[in-house]
Amino acid sequence: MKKNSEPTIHDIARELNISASTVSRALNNNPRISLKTKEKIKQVADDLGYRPNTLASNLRNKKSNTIGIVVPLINRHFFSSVISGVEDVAYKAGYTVVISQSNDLYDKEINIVHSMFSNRVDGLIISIAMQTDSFEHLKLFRKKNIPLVFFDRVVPEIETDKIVVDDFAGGFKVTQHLIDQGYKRIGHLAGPQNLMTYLDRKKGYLEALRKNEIPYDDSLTIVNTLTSEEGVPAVQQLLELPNPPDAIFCGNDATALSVMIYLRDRGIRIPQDMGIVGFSNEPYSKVVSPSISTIAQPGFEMGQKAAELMIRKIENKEKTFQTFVLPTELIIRDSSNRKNYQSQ
Amino acid sequence: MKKNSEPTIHDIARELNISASTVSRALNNNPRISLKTKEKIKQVADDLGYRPNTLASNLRNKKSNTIGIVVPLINRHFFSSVISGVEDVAYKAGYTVVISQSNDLYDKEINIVHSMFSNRVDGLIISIAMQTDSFEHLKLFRKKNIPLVFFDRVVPEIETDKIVVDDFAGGFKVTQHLIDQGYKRIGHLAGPQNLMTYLDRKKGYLEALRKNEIPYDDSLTIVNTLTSEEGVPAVQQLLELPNPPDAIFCGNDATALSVMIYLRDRGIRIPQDMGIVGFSNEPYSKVVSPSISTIAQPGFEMGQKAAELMIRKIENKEKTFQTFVLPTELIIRDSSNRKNYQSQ
DNA sequence: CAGGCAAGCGCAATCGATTGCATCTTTATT
DNA sequence: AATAAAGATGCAATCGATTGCGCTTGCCTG
Repeated sequence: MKKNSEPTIHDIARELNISASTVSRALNNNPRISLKTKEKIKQVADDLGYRPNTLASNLRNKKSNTIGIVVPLINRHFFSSVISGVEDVAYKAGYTVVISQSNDLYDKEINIVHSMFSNRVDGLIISIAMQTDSFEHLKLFRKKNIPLVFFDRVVPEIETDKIVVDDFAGGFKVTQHLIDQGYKRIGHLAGPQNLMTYLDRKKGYLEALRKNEIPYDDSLTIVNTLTSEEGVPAVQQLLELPNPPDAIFCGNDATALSVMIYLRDRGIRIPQDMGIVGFSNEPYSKVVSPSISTIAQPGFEMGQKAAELMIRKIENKEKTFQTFVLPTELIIRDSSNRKNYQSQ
Repeated sequence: MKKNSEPTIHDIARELNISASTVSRALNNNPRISLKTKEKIKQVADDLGYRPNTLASNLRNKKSNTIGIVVPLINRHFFSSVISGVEDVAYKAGYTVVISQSNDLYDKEINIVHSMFSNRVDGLIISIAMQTDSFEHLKLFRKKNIPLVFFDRVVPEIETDKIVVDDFAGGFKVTQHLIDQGYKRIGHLAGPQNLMTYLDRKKGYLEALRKNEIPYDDSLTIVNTLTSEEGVPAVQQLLELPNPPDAIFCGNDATALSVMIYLRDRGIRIPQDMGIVGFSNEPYSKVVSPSISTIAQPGFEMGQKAAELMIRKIENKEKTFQTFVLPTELIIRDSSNRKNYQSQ
């Protein structure tokens, strides 16, 4: 046996004076090989500490048994939950998951996607970067007919499987809730409007206003990238308005939190003076004080669903494209619960 | 050209009436090929939409350019931060990261590790499962001389690279802090003692007691797996003691939080009646109220460091094994800040 | 006892990229 | 002009597993 080299089926074959084909078949439980031979082969394989070389097998089979997943940032609760869900399902089905983060950068996303292609992933699950506004790198997958599943941040113009939450309904519910609580002037900190998620949240917000016959005031909507840092100048801008809002629908929980902290420091009481709602139900939103009303997005389940869809596509059990809209849940907590507060 | 099949170097070669070797060399910028030919080849490669098949290349080169990472649970801030750090460094160095979660299960960990081996990862970065108490599957990597880096939850008996935080110092600092705050009877909710991290935290706790000449009372230490669910019965048990503690060093923030919530519901004031400290500096620990005093663990940096070490090993720039002990930082917040509270 | 047939297994090509060695062109040198 | 010395490219084996096709062997049947 060669030094420093893993045993292969040929080593096993040599040991038993049989052919590598037979070894391969035996290890794959092919019925053409007799039970007796199979047992001998498996014995020798064990003795040698043989482990199949997946690379070789993948090359020959033109299948990598690998699913790629690209998220803006791994280290974000929602995304890591999705990844966890994908991994959960993929693992059970015998797939390996390779991950990458785009850091919300368009160029990095392109590199990653190409690299995933070169690695011949069997399919790609992706939530696009904030920056991304051109989609040739993704159309590549469609052209080559490699399964592509979008989640959360999807691309409308590409026809493929999609898993989203009902952002429109979420935006609507959360706004309606503020209205029900008696807030009159509701501001909105929105995310980049090239992303459907943020666009739909805003649409839901607008629809709720319309339905309640509240005129829309454009100065009450501020668009930024919804980082904690950007929350402060945004809320400052709102407070400086001649007619400032008495409630703010924040596009995500990070912004909601930074806004809350700023308001608290300014002596503005929440929810009495100002109602705040977030979006995404980050773990901390439940435990900060006041706790943040928000919209729950089932990340883990989205991941599971995405992986299930993906695997059905890879294994050719499903041809048509589907869009799953997972329901959102309004979670009413203290930051917007003015009525409850007043009655206590 | 065959249908439904990716272009290969052979397709490019045929197009130009040259050999595949030349194409391969040209695309790898081998100086043996003339500039003129290289340009023609790159042109055709572009035209055909050629993307190298990494699988084939990896097989031939016996190198997968892939780093495996195994964590107990992806969906946990500390671990996802580490992954993010690993990905960050790995990506820049041209490596792909494949991830898996053990769910803290021994059997799943074994499967994953074997599967990573079969996938011929160039190296494995792992934080072992809570359940894991036998290490043959990991020794396999050492035997085959495949770089192995432990982080956080390491295995002392395996000689390899390790990245840990100074859990002992962390446990010490946090306990000393409680003592400085005037707490007299300090309890400890400890994690599984087969894991060095939790063992060291407890050792630090013991050392702080000893140094301050506080006798150790074994009934004040409870060992469990530190989930939020287990926090409640544990603290109940402590409260039922004839001489209950006036402060609790919780082995992680999740337990600290659930303990705090339970105490609050029981009308026990924090930090006046009971001091609480956690461990890990989960994002929420800063924003809950009272905010939780804790020990910061630099997850992202650990991931970066682990990946750097790993890549140096893979690329053979480093032979000796190193253990990096990253410093921990005591973050004093409200949950234990009795003095500050009293003076206000 | 020849022909048929199934069971059990091996040959050799294949997947796509890489590389040591060989071969063929130029170009330079004396 | 002859020949050495670069310079440019090709041949064929290799990485390890898989698989279509074909070859043996043994047993059964008429």
